[in-house]
Amino acid sequence: MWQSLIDACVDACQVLYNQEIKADIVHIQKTNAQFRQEADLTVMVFPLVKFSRKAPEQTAQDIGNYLKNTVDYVEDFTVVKGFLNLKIANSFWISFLQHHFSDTRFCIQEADNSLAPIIVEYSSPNTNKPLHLGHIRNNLLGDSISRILKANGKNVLQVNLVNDRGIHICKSMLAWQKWGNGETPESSGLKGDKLVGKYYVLFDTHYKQQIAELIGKGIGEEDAAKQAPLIQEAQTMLERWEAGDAEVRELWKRMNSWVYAGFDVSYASMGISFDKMYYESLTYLLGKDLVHKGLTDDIFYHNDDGAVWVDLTDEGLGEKLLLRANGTSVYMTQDLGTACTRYDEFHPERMIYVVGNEQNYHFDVLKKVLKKMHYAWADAIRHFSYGMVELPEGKMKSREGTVVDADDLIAEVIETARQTTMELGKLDNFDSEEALNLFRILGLGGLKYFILKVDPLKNMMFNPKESIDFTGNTGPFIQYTYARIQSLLRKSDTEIGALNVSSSININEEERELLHLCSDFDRILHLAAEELSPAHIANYTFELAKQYNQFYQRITVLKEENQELREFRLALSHFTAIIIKNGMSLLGIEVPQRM
RNA sequence: GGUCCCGUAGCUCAGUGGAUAGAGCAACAGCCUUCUAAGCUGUGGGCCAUUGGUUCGAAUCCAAUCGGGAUCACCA
Repeated sequence: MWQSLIDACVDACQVLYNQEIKADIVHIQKTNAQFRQEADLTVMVFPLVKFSRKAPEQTAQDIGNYLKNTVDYVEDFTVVKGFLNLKIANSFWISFLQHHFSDTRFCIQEADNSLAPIIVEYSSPNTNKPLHLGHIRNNLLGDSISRILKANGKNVLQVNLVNDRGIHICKSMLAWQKWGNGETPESSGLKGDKLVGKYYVLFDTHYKQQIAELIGKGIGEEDAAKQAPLIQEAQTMLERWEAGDAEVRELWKRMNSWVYAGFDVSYASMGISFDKMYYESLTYLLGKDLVHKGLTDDIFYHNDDGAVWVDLTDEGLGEKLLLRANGTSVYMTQDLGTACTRYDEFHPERMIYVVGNEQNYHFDVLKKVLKKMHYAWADAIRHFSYGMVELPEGKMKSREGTVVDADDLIAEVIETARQTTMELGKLDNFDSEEALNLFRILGLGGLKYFILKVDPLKNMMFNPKESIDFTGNTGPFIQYTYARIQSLLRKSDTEIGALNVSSSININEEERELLHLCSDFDRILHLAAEELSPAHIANYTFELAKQYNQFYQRITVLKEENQELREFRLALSHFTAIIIKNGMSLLGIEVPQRM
């Protein structure tokens, strides 16, 4: 509708003023609330004044008349200053509802898997500690943008690059060797990732003690950190790992397998999954050849000690190490390698990396280096840079125990959902399995919505108390609206397919507003994909639910005696429910039939 | 110090070139013998960090300043 109106305005300028104008100077927006009773859409005439060579009011009158006479769904118009307010005909809204109300996939496209894929990498956990709140934001964003892109017809490949090797992993391994007494998840009843995380913390505790002792002996802080026996042992262990030492590799495999079992549980509880897993232990050597090639092509250079560097001072990024003097890889080496490998394997349209904004510099460098190496596809790399999650007490620090554990948080929101539901006495006729499922749906819905409704780019404040609030702008509010509609439909005792939407209905303000919002879903879905922002979907879905509740509160559906009106309102309710369900699904949130 | 991001109601956040800047929470006042009150209605609450510029029009674009954060590792 918007596009055809824009075209009509372009035509109007041609016919009325004999002026050729570009479509993008025609600006149309939803009419402001204060004029809402008389209009639906507003055309901004200021940009057109220089073509009409008339006053804004006169221009608006001209174009208004033209639109009213030539566009069948423009019923009437009013002019307020330079704003041309258009009233959309009843028949348009009714026809819109007639065409779509039973379409359970309204605006949702099927993913076209013949297209070049969009690779979305997210999660990327370390295998030395459990997932925390920061990972939750990462996972939810990665999962949701994947869903949004698919709903826009894209072929999406969801991948996870697990950071399963390195000094941090050796720290847990070493601590377990020293103080673990053979403890296993089975023997201790601890979840695998929690068990390994415990030893990571234990390492750090002992390590700090050693540093303190060394400093007490008059050694400088920096030297103490390097000389502490524990860190040196860990370094040795890493070298043995890289050399393929059987004993170290065996321990590494064993402890990682515990972590993976733990992660599987966490991912499953969040409803997160991947099409393909990458492991750093298998990819960290990639990229060395690339660096050597860049060296022979004179794009990179050797330092005095033999390390390889790239000079990006022209790009304002300084100099960056690509390969250590001893020939081992650094983070950048590996990322160059995996990017290249992925490109060769999939020839993707885009490679999206869901990684926190603390790595902006890294990804700037990655792209610049690939460009320097003349890989045209460097532009296909998008760093989806999201903001940090902060707590009311300040930043999360794993070593200070101020992290919010992912499993604990999920358990907590589900428990809160249980308590709230019980207090409200909402569990009539629920069997225990159905009740547990409801608590899960509500708790997770609250958590996911709370995180996804915020613009990904921005840092967000995570207040545990607010995240489990179930009123207002929350997931459960939207879920409640859905359940309410389902209840209405159940009680109506009519088949959706049998509903007949009459063309002769006179729709009221609430219905018009609701239909207008429904028609906007298409635009929001495209916008969310373009900007990779689940927040647009979240905010839209909330608006829609809120509008439905107004409608519900003011207008009777089942008790409406006029059958045409009753069927119209049922169809509208059903249609709204479809969009709510699909919108929530794009956020990875389920909706309950009852609550 | 260089680079990048952010600054909107007491709090958490929308709005990114259009009309008198919105929502939720919190506070206060109403609405359930009536389709689910996890809801709805109303009241109060703002120098859109500051200053200048561009524009018919700026919270939105540009510049500077002030606050907050990130980053600038032979860590990943």
